[in-house]
Amino acid sequence: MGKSMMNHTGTDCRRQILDASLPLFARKGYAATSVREILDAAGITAPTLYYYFGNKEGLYLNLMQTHCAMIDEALSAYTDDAVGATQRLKNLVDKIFQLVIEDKDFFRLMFADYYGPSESAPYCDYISCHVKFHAAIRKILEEGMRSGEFQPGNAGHMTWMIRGVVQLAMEEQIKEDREKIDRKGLQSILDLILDRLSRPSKADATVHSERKSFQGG
Amino acid sequence: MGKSMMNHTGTDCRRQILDASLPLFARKGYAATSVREILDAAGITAPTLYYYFGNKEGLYLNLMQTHCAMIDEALSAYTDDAVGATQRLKNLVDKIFQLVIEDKDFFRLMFADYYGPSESAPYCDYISCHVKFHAAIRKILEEGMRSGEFQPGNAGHMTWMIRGVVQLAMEEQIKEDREKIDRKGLQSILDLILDRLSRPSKADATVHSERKSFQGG
DNA sequence: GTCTATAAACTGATAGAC
DNA sequence: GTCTATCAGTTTATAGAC
Repeated sequence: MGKSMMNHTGTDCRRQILDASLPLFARKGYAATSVREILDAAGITAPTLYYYFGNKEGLYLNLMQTHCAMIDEALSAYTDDAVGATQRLKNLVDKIFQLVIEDKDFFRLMFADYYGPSESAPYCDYISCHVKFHAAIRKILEEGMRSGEFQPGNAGHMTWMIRGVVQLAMEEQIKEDREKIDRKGLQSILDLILDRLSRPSKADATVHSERKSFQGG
Repeated sequence: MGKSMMNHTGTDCRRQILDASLPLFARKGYAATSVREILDAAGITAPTLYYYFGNKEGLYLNLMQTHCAMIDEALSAYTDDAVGATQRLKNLVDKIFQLVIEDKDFFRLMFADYYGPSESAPYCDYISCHVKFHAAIRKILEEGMRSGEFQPGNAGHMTWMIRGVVQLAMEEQIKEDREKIDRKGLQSILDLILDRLSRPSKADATVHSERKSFQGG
């Protein structure tokens, strides 16, 4: 009694498990999410899960690696033929920010795994994701310097600066409750940075208009 | 047999529990750290822990709130009579960065609680910490603009920019393995930002020297 | 205050039928 | 492939002696 319907679709139990487990993991974390909760949410029984994934750890790794590969691929496939480095950088940041919004649960878990207690979840390698993003930013910055669009300077440090504000925006976006920085907010902040990074003479076509002409102190 | 010595000091079992639990929580997270592990590490038995803290959640909250109050107080007590806004901002960031280094375990847990899965650990309110830091940065930026040391602009956005890079530096510092941004690195990046934020004529006394005189494109 | 001993519930996981 | 039934180990927590 109680359990009235069991799963007999026969085709995509696997998907159901993956789809049901992600939001649970994202809300309670790996350790606090029990196998039974996943089973109930997916509407299947234990042996099915163990048949497909071996154990809880296997499920988690499979889940995270799949999403990680998706992001990885989206970033690799991303090309942009915008004219200026400024615009290309803005487009890239917007792209990754949208990926985050579309896959919040995964990114919350990824950041938790990456920056949180190391032994709270099975080890999963997210380095390729991070490196790809970091390198893409840096590449555009260097191109912009070479072309004279940006002031020359330490591209490595500038990359960390950009990544810092983007990371903070992503983390604030990922939180359930209030959202402190939305897409528009990040764009504004990025405009501010790029405005200060650009050579005055090449003030780009966008409308940020806040730059005051330099006047002696 | 096996357990040869039990605790009979009679005075500071409480401290032992707190001191033993923090690194465990920081390494394995709240959910994956069992009460028994804490007991073994502290060299005491279960009833002692429950006597002082009621339950596991009570221990965690007590631990985190104590450290949170420490940071809170350190930030409130912090004053700086440096002359320029640039220097005051650098000092403030350096101060908080040192607090992080000195209490890595707490900050790793705080960030995990704040940005990670919401139900993976008992709820603890860290907002005062965040707000204090955010407001302190903003205050200095506004003072710098008023005095003409910084270019005028959106102080709110600039605050997020600064906080972004500082947050990223803290998170990278907190990770166990490789450290990507150390104290010197953060200082360099901050110099870069402040250099671009300052009015050209007031180029400050530090040695960053990377600014090129503005030349037409 | 701190211990010994133990309980009740839950955990991840498996054997074996169909 | 998916189920029923069940296990052995671990978990948080407490009763009661000293």
